[in-house]
Amino acid sequence: MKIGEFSHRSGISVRMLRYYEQEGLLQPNRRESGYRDYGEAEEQLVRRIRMLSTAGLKLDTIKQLLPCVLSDRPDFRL
DNA sequence: CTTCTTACA
DNA sequence: TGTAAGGA
Repeated sequence: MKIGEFSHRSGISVRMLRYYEQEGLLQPNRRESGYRDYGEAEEQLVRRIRMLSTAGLKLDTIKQLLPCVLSDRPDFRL
């Protein structure tokens, strides 16, 4: 789906969606048109990013601990 | 009209 | 984070 619909369903502004990508938190595929293409992967990932963000964590911090929160089951094998 | 990027408030 | 500009 395009960024507009994804923004609506995720509740995150288009601005922030592009910013998240800029920060390396999201890597949506690009279409030949150059448009970002969002799917299931981004769907779940954004939910976790949103939770951590709501928890008061800075984007920078979220970026760092994303690897241990990527799975649906917390991965504490650090 | 929607999206893209860069840049400014 | 929002909005403006210029182009596709």
